Amino acid sequence: MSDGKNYWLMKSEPDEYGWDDLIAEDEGIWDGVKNAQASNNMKAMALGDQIFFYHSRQGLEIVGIMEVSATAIPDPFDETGRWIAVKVKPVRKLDNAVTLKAMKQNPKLSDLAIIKQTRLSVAPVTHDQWAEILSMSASSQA
DNA sequence: GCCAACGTTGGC
DNA sequence: GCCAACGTTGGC
Repeated sequence: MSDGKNYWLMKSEPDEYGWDDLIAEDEGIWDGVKNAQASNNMKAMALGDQIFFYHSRQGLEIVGIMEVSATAIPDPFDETGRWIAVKVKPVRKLDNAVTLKAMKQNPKLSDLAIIKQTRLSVAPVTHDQWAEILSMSASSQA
């Protein structure tokens, strides 16, 4: 309906499935999400929506951008039929990964869902937050 | 329908 | 590896 894209952030432990794994596959399926809130966020995704790929547990940083290539498909590993998955394709790696630490220090990102609710693995990102994080990734911030 | 117990996630 | 936060489960 709306012509504007929506923005999201999804977490994965790089040990389990990291950015390099997505690159290797070229298209990845984002399954195994068994949390009502995260699942609802995935259901709200539209084709072409942009997603930050965040490495949790290890790295603790946004490493790249991907986009939705298939929406709300049944999770192939879920026997209950309750949960859905989406497919994603890599768009590009960020010039500089944006760390959780840096995001926490940025007052413009104080409302970021992953800061307020640590354990939410699929979270919406506002347009302003998206633009702010992109600008952080463009400036060298070691 | 409530709430204690338990399991999982993820930052530190 | 630890523990806090939070979701889910199950007994009542």
